[in-house]
Order: sequence, then C-alpha cells, then structure tokens
Amino acid sequence: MENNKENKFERILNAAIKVIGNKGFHNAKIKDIAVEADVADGTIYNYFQNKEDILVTIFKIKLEEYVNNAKKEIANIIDPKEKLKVLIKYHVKIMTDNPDLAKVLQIELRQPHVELRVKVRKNLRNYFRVIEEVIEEGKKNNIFSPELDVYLAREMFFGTLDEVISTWVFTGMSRDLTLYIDKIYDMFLKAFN
Amino acid sequence: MENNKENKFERILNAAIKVIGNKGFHNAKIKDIAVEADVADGTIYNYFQNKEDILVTIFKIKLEEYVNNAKKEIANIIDPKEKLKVLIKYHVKIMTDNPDLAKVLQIELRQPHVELRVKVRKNLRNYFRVIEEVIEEGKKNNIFSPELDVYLAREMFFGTLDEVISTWVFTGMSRDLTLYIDKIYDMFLKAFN
Amino acid sequence: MENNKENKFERILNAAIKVIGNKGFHNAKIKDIAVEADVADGTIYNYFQNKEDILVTIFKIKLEEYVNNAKKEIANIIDPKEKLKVLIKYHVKIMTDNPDLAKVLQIELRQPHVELRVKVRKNLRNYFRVIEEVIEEGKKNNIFSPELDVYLAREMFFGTLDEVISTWVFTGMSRDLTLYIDKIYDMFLKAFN
Amino acid sequence: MENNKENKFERILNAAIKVIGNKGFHNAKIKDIAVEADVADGTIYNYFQNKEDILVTIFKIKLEEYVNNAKKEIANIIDPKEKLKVLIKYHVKIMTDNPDLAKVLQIELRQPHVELRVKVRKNLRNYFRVIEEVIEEGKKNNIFSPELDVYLAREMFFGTLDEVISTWVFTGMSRDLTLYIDKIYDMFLKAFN
DNA sequence: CATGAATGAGGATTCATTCAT
DNA sequence: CATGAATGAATCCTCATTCAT
Repeated sequence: MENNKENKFERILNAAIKVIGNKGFHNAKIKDIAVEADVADGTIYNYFQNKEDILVTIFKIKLEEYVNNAKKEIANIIDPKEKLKVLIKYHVKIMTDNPDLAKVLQIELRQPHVELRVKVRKNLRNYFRVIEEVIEEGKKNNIFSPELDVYLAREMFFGTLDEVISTWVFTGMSRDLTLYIDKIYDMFLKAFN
Repeated sequence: MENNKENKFERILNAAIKVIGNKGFHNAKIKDIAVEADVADGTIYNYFQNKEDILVTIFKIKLEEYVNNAKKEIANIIDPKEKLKVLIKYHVKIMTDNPDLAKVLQIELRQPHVELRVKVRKNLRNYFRVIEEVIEEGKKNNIFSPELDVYLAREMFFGTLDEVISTWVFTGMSRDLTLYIDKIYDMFLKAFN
Repeated sequence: MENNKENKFERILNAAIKVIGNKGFHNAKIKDIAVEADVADGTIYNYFQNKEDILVTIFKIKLEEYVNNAKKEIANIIDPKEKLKVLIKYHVKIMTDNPDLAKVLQIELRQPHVELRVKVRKNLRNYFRVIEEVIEEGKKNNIFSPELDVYLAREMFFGTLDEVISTWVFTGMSRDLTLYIDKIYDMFLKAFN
Repeated sequence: MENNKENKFERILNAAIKVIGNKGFHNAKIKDIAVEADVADGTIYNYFQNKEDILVTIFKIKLEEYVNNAKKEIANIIDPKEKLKVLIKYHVKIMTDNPDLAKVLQIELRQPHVELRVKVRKNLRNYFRVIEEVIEEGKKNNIFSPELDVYLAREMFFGTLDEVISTWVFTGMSRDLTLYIDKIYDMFLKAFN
C-alpha cells in the first residue's frame, strides 16, 4: 500500500519528466502525463497541487538526489583535481543516462516566470556550492591558482558542461560524451591554474 | 516623433523583445505586445505570420545584426587573442546593453518545440562559426595548443559567457560584468593553451 | 461520548445542514460534509443515495419533525388566534435556534432544478396545510373575515415570516426576533379581519 | 456599430436571464447562454468579467430599471394608498411579464455565497426604500397606523408579494395573478391600519 | 460497515487568429 | 494598411461517486 502510493508518485513524476522533457512544460498536457503514468487525470492532483508543482517537484527531488549522490561520489577522494574529474564524469553520466531529465533541467531552468524560477533555482544552488567547495579546496592546496575567482570558475565549470549537454541534447543525443571528459578536464585544469 | 517615425515593424519587434524577455514566449500575449507597440492586435499579423514567427524573426534579425557587428569589431585585429578579448567584450556589452534581448536569447534558445528550436538555433550557428574561426586561427598561429578541440573550446567560450550572463540576468542585473572580462579572458587563454 | 453515540446518520445529516447552510448546496462539497461529520467520504454513501438525497432528506426529516411539533404545540389550544400566535412563535423559535437549518430551508427552497424542487417543496405542503387549517377554522368561527382568501392569507403568513427570517439570516442574525412577534401577530390579525 | 455593441450586450444579458431563470445559476452553462444569445462562448467575456459578473449585472441593471420605473409609476400619485396599489400592480406585472427574470430574482436572491449576496442585495435595497417611503408617508398622513412598524410592514409587503410570485413561478405560472391584486391590497390596508 | 485513493466527465476561461469595416 | 470585436478550440482542474481493502 505504502509502496503502491510511493509507486504512483514516482510513476507520475517520471512520466512528467518524460513528457515535459520531450514537449516542454507548456506543451505538456496533464492528460499526456496521466496517460504516460497510466493513471487518471485527477489522480495527478492527489499527488501534486497543480501543474507547476510537478515541475518544481522534479527539480526539488531530482536535484536533491543529484547533489547527494555527487557528494557521495567525491566523499572519499582527497585530491581536489580528482574530485573535479569525478564531478564532470558524474554530471555527464547522469545527464546522458537520463536524457529526458537532462532536457527538463536544460529547458525549464530558464523559465522567466519569476516565482517559478526562484523555486527552481534554489535547488540548483546546492550543486553550485559543491562545485565551489572543491574549487576552494584546490585553491587552499595550491593546486589551483590563488588568484582564481571561485565564482567565475564555477560559472565556467557549470556553463561549459551545461552547454555541452545542451548541444548534445539538441542535436539528437547521438555523440558519446564520455569521450570528451578528459579533454574538458584538461581545459578546466589549465584554466584554473 | 522620432518614435512615431520608427516603422511599425521595428516597433513591434522591439515590443516583442521587451514582453517576451520579461514574460517568456508562452506567457507573452499578442495583446501585450500590441499594447507595448501601441498598435492593434491585428496589425501584428500584417508584419508577422504568427506568434512563432515573431520569435524566429527576433533571432534572425538580432543575431544577424550581432554576428555582422561582431565580425566588424574583429575585422581589423590581427592577434587571435585580441580578437577573443573583443568578442568577450562585445558579447558582454550587447547583452548588458539589451537585457530584454539577453533574456529572450537566454530563455528561448532552449525551446523544447523541435521545429521552432531548429529555426532558432540555425541563426546561432553563424556566431559559433565566428568563434570557431578565431580559435582555429589561434591554433594555426601556435597561440593556442595544437591539440585544442575547437568544438569544445567554443562550447566553453559560449557556455561560460552564456552562464555568466544568465546568472547576471536572473539575479537582477545589478553587478557590473565588465569587471569580469579580464578574468574570463585570462581563464580562456589558459584553457586554450 | 454523547456525540460519538449519536448515530452516523444524524451526524452526517447535521453536518450537511451546517455546511449546506453556510455554503449553499452547490458549493458544499461532499468532502466538507464528511470532514464536518468526521467520517470518510465514502461513508456518506452508505447512508444517502447521493448528494441530492442529502438535501431532500434534510427537508423530509426536518420539516416532518417541524410539522409534527407545530401540530403538538397547537393541539390543546382552542382559539384560532392563539394558535396563529403560537405558530408564529414556534416558526421564529425554530429558525433562530437553528440558523443553519434556517439557511438551508431559506436558500434551497428555491431550487431551480425542477425535479429536486418538487421533492423539496412537497414536504413544505404539510406545513402550509397546518397554517391553512388554522385560518379556515378562524373563518368558520367568525374570528377572521368570511371573505378572507385562505390561500392568500397563508401566503402572507408564510411569506412575511420567511422574509423576516431571511433578512435576519442575511444580516448577521444579530437582532432579537422575538421582539417582533407581537407586532407581526397584530398585523396578521388585522389583515385577516 | 455603437448600436450593435449595445445590442450584443443586451442579447447576452437577456439570454442569461432566460437560461439562468430556467436552469439556475449553477446549472446554466456559459455555452447555453452563448447559444441562446447566438454568440461564441468567448464573446461573452468581451462583455462580462466572468460568469458571476453576468448574474450581478442582471441584478444591477434590471433592478435599477425596475426601481426607476416604479418611482415613475407613483410619481404623480398623491394618495399613499393608491401608491401602494400601483406598486403591487407593478410588481406583479413586471414579474408575470418577465417570468424568466422573476425566476432569476426569486432563486438567486438567496445565494449563500457571501460576496455575491452582498452585491445582489445592495441593488434590492433601493426597492425597499421606495416601499418604505410610501409607508412612511401613509403614517404621516394618518392613513396608516402611527404605531405601524415601517420595517415590518415592508417585510410583509415584499415577503407576501415575493411568496405569491414564487408560488406562481414554481407551480407553472398558470394562474392569473392580477385577480389577486385587489385582495392583497385590501389585506395590506387592513394590516397597516 | 468504514475507508479514502482513484476515477474521468464536465466546464469556465484564455488567447491566437480572422476579417468586416 | 489599421483596427479590435468575434471566434471557438483547447486545457487545467474540480469533485461526486465507486470500490478494493
């Protein structure tokens, strides 16, 4: 029972990721999501307040999950450079493993709707913090330049990966992005030095 | 007067940039644009095929303008490094001078609607080509590493700037971005080396 | 305890009177009534056929009760005038003691839904009959004018009381209506003479 | 043009009176009103803010009209008794001439929805004032008892007529109500004496 | 009998687009 | 060309009712 309910929540959430990822928020109809989740339209409203709440929840749940796992991935690593590489790998892996989620994050991150963006962006900040902490650490250990601007470095880190994923998503997701990881890593290392 | 002489096409286009920039494409109503342009709803359809065409035209006209001017800016410069710096400056200048346009480009670049996105991205490619040519040139002149992946370098260039602008736009456009130009430039130089 | 022993049928019925009285039939949700009665939504359907049936039952049960008690009140009175006064008193007392019920009767008596109204009005006729019998009796005893139109007299009796209660209900139920009883009684006596 | 617009507003208003009168506010669908008025659904929203606004406007326009005409009817009459009779006649005439409007007034006057009722009741007060002024005048001229409670007299006047109309409406509108006018008038005269 | 999650039909409202003036 | 009233398709959400547990 508990399980079943959990199940339905996740089913709707994943259906929403798929549908919103493919059609975009505004073109994703509640009916589409309901059909994809194999529930009635009304059932969605037993789990979400309204359509917007679905989007916000996707960001909340999925980014939380992402950040927690990213933290775990680098937890036992000492070298900040190695941490950076793992973060790149993880970013690319998650996005290429979940292209629909990638699309939702790519696309709907840029909502102009103020309230919505605030809610959505809030969840992203935790990820930014993880990146910045690694960069800070690298600075302290003299691995990165003491003059490196942490904020800009993080923008470069996220911006570059985001753009690479974005291009990948918007060109049919055919390329194998793992091939670029080492090159991206090298560029970051040099840039941060 | 000056304002009245400005032809209607431009008035509508600029009104659309303002409204779409602030509300996003889907929340921008034709009526909003008409009011902003001080024309009747129907008049818009004498200049544009439909709502989508307005967005496509913004990208077409404004990116064309942008690319042409960017080309001019670097036309008389010989040093690829200097060209890179000018491109950064120009990118930042245009976006901070036209925040509404910046928002439209930022936001609607990630159109989920496939056909629309294809039309919109098409115009961006010319800008990408300009960047890539500068990088290529730098490689040839041994200013950038011969092993530099041009595609990735361009992704880093555009992705980083895009992210910096995006953060600026979405945090209230208060910061003075020109202060970052030199730092960003230095990071690119190192990364491309 | 006392409250818990009160059987569910009555709990639901009274909850319905409260909720429908405050929100009106169409704005009263089954869930509201269920919450007020402290039962599950589905439980209501073990005691009532459907939402409409609740309203019909309120009229049936409460008006039956009302008419029976009204009859008892005047059973041992001989003077038709005195009976009239008691009926006025009783009408005012019941309605002011049960403002939620008063609201339901006031409001839903005017159901536009034909079938529903027929069912609802049917129960009112017994009350009309009681009033008319007292007036008839008064005519026979030469206490009221032999030319008095019984139907109109009853309309005046009920219409006036209904309007007085209605105004009272819709102006916040602050006034003390018992102060008006004698005056209303006097006006009826004169009108019926 | 002006005329045409005026026309459409009235067409929708009258269609709404007809449909709401027959089905009640909650069962009257916007589509029903649109079909009856021979306009598109959306057109209604060019003239009214929303569904509720239609109802409120009916009360506002029609009661204003009613009160103005009622005032005119009694403007040249000196005898308060005669004024009372004319008011009765006029009330009955308007309601029997416009049974759909009568139903709307009868039925929707008792909405429990607080905000709605406030708006609706506000328009009724002007009619109450007219009645009360006539009764006041009758008291001053010693035609009605100096002890007559004006408020109660007005409640009786309106309540009785309202109930008579209500019964007429709810029993198929077959009876000829003009036959009752003299009798009602006589009862009021006696009651107010 | 009691529960409350699931259902899905139904409807008010929005808004891009048209076209008569 | 300009207008803006009219259109009507499209969709989010509500809520009475059911039924498996």
